[in-house]
Amino acid sequence: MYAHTTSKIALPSHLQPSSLSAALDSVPLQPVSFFSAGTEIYAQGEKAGAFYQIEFGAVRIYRLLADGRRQISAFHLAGETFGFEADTTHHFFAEAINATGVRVFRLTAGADMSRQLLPLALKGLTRAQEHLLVLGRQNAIERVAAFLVDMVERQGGLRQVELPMSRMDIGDYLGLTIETVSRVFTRLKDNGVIRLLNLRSIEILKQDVLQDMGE
Amino acid sequence: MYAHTTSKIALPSHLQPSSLSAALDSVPLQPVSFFSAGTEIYAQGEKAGAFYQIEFGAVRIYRLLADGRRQISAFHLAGETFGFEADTTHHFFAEAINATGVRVFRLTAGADMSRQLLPLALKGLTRAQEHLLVLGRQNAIERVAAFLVDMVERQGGLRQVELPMSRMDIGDYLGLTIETVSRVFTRLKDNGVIRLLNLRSIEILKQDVLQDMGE
DNA sequence: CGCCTCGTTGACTGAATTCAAACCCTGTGG
DNA sequence: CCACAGGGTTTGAATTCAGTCAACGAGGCG
Repeated sequence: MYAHTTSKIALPSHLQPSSLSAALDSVPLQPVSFFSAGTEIYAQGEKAGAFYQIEFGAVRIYRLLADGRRQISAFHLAGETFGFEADTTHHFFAEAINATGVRVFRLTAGADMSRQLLPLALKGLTRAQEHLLVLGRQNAIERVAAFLVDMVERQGGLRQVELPMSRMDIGDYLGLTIETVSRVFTRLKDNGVIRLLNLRSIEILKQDVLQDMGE
Repeated sequence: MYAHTTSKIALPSHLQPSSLSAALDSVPLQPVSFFSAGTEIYAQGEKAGAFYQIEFGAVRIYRLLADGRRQISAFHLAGETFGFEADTTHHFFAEAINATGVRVFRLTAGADMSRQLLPLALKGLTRAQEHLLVLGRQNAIERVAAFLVDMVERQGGLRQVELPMSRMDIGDYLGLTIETVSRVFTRLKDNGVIRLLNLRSIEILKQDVLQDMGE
């Protein structure tokens, strides 16, 4: 696994440490580890004991069934934090989607981080529960719309959105096949809701329509 | 809303405060509030600021879409804790499924409960993320099997399982219709995997088969 | 006893998957 | 500079699993 270390990097304004991450301001700054595209950050069953803040890049958190079916439970973008566990072992896999830099905060035996971690855990819990509604009760168009709206919001509400992940990743996040994801993108394009600039970046033409679709 | 107060009640052994709840041992014991079947404990949008431990009964946590579609994100049984929020407002609804007694722990401005709440939040996060796999990637039989296995485990691994909730609730938890839930129960019955003692209690005849189905 | 809700069963429909083929970026090497 | 891979993506046709609509059955409560 490719991973080495460097110093702090400047981030665009909307990627600056958020109110959530601000909770970690009191913690001594850690060096940055690099992960190239597709490399594992941790695996299910591995011993846990750290959490991770993304400096740049994107990460997918997922689980597998025995026959290879995969469910991505979350994407994490620059500025976000992930990796804390209820147990002493990881219950999920974490992989870099693209070249990614993460700050690793090791949990030392003595120090109590619960005050910093609780708001992050609660935010994650709310997000997961909201995603349950999407997977349990929304159809393909609504799922993709909800995903795009979420990506827009997390990238500062700009018209143009970068999708760091493949169609396969999007499908495995939304509980759909790549074909269905592709067909929905085409449908949104034909209806003038979005415009595909290239495979990984789209322009939102009708934000309101998208918003309504994703509820 | 029907809710009044009484003193502590004895619980069967497998419903005794678990290791999780044990974290609350240091907190002064609160009186018990009663909620009759179908009554609201809190609503989405309401001001949060407490958490709840179930003495007896069962609770559903859910969200609604504008057109009435409902997704139950979690069931909580006796001994379990719920209701903490990332925000100062509730993002979900909580309702008593049956006659239910809950101990309400109000979060006071000064006291810091993060040490007690973090493990509960992390456990909830793991459960929610595992449920995402069920909703995103498993078919109807697998979903019901996973649900039954979960209920068995939470009721101490006994052969006989009580289902405090209706088929509608199960459907809204598993992202299925009541008809599909009913058909799957019938299929499991016909295959000799379970036996329906009555509508709300089933006997597990082939635990291993069920386990494999739910992955 | 009879109502009324909840659950089951059946026939049909439809949205998403599966299987298969074509297309198109993006990087590589001639 | 252009041809050529090769992966990822799109499109099409056929299939299937769960949903919908509708009728029937069973259990619980007044």
